[in-house]
Amino acid sequence: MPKNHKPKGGRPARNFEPRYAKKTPFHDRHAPRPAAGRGESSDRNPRADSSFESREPRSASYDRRPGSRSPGHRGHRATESDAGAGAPKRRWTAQERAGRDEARTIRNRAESGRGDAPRSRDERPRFDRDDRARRDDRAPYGRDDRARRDDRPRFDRDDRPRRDDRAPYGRDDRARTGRDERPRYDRDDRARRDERPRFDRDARQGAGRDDRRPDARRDDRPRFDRDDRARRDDRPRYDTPRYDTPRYGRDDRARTGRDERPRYDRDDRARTGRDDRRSDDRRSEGRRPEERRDERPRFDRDARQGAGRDDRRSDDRRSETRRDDRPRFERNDRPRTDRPRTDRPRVDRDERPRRDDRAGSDRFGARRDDRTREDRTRGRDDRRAAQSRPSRDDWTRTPATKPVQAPDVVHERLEAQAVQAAEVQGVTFADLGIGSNITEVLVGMGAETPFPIQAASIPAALEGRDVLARGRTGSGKTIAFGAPLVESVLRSQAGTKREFGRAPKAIILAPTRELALQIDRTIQPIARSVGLFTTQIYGGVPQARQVGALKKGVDIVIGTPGRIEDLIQQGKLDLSGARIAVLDEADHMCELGFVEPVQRILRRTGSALPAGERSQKLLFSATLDREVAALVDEFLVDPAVFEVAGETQDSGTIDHRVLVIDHRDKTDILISLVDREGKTLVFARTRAYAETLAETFDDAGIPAVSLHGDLNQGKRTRNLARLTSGRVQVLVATDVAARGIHVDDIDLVVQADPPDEYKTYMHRSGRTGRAGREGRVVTLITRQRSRRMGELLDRAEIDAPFQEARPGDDLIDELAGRVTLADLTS
DNA sequence: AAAAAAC
Repeated sequence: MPKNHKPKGGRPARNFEPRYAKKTPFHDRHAPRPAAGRGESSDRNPRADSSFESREPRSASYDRRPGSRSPGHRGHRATESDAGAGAPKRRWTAQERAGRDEARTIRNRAESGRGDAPRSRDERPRFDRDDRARRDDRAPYGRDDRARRDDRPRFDRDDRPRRDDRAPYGRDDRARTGRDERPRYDRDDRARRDERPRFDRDARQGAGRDDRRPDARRDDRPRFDRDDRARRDDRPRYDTPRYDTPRYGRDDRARTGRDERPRYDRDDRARTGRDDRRSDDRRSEGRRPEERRDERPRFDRDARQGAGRDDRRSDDRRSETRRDDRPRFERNDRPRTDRPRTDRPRVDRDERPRRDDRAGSDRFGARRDDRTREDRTRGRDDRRAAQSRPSRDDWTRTPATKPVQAPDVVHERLEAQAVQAAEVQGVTFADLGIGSNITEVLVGMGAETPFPIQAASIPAALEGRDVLARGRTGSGKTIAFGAPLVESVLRSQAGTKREFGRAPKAIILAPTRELALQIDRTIQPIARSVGLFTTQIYGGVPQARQVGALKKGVDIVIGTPGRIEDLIQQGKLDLSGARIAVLDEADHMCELGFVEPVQRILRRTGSALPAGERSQKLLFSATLDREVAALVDEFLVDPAVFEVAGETQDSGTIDHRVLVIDHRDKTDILISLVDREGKTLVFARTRAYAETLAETFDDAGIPAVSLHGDLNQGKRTRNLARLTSGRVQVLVATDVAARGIHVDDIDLVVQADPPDEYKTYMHRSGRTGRAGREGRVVTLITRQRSRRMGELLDRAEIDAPFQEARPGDDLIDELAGRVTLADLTS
């Protein structure tokens, strides 16, 4: 401690003792009175304390500064005189203080045992980080600003102007902030980028990728020649540069790591985590492809096939892998026309019998076109019966088509009531029973009149009935359950005062954190308009704030199962008084591994309601089918079941296409598909591939970010926000983004890997064409996948042409929207 | 088989 700053006479020294002088509460045990402690002073002046107490270690001298006496100053520290009832303190209620205390308790517990001076310093970054992450989550509506604004005046000051300035895209701010705060990271990143070539750039610029320097490249890389030779033998066309170029870039990356500096690659990968600014920065640097190429002569195709991850586990393994795979790869490569891929047993087993089936048939045509849809449907039903695999048909159909009866209890109970779109003409939310405050908010959100699914489910939900509702993706399901939920909670609380620490009255479960956030973003303003509070409870972020909010009292909880169950078990979340439970994407929540936690949570909800009452359940999904039986049987009583007549996924505004491609062309084609104007969402099957693809696009000069479970929550949120805000046009995601995620103007969805399930197809494709907009879905498959893909589309009741494509084909330009048909014909 | 979901 700076001795020269010690207080001179007069005032009791303890008031000026630097905070870190007290190591633990134990050191306080002989203190005349506890008021000297750090926590105590905060109690007297919460504004000065705040979550940013981490900045306090500026010590006693700081506290004594004149400026610190001003309540508005961030360093303000109360004196005894304003411990009473200063103006700023009016905002602090017992509730608020308790919430803050809870958070502080947690923090302090974590700190105890550490030294004091270092403690405070350690604290700062950590807290900052938490804060930032949270801000990411709820930019648009300043959600929960109750807690934030009160707890952290300092932060608020910084944050507020920015939020005001750019309300809709506040989230990006955060990204930028984060970046500014961490220059080092940037530097690391840049360094690494230097080491990586940017070959794909060429490809991109050319659009046709015809501009390459084939000679130079081939000469440089003996290994590559081998591949090249093989290819040339088969298809002379491949000699053309455009194929080489993009692939080069991609493989280059993998190859480098494996052959030359394997370990570095590993680190590199982890560290980068695909950082955000990589692409911009990288592109802004000078490119010296040749030099880079020299550095990394080897070309390892396996890297690409191996889905990235396994390749770099260890050196041993790597070399093994390579030895095994190389010959195999050649085999693969060459016979691309006829030869069975004996080296891929897994695929073979699935595909061979099917290929036999359609021997002699046209590559794509016969499979789909030789039969009528009825024929196909019948075959499908038989197959399904055999496999007892659920399908959309099992649930209901529009009344026009009598559903094929399956011996399924659930099926009968789920007979749906089809809402005719025409029936809801002229109906308003007020007609449906929604109060004026909520209605106004809805209008403000652009929902002036209810969509059919909303018109159907709102009255039933307000009656207190259990509801099952199926509405096409983008048909307004969130409001369909959100508005009546808020209205119901409001009614149930009519006349009662909001109590501190009240238990939630409603719970909304979602399968992913992003979806939970998005739902809250919709519901929160609705709830706030009638004085109700929401909070999100999901994993991947610190619990403290969530717990703090619950302590204060929340009316509606929105979250994901894991953290919710966690907090229930910790006794920090009490759903026993919840009157309503909503499951969004209910069928997904019933899948293996998901359903058990959901069941446990639902068993807890409403368990303490007065005798005779039970909690109401609302289940929503675009693909609601009998998969929800596990929940319906246990939790729902006489549910009202709705769907919208004639509303299949295919009846929407989406243009579905299937591109049959050769596997080796995949990356080239993907690059040229995403190299376009407009937002593009690319789905990959695995996290590793999603990551790889995003890097590939980036390296090709197309800024792209990824979204998958290997990213931390901050990055996930940030990357999604980048697409939303338009700072990036391409997002590569796993199926974490398949359901529910709403980004206004995605006009192209590319499925780099075809989905395995028809439901997944429907949800993925539902990311575009939202609320009546136009959109296109392009699915890439290999030839041997066509049959399975056709079956999948049949199940989804989607008609999509299958078209062969090779890099550089006009078709790809057309699908990317770079040219129109008119351009081609003129 | 993968993805998601808690620490």
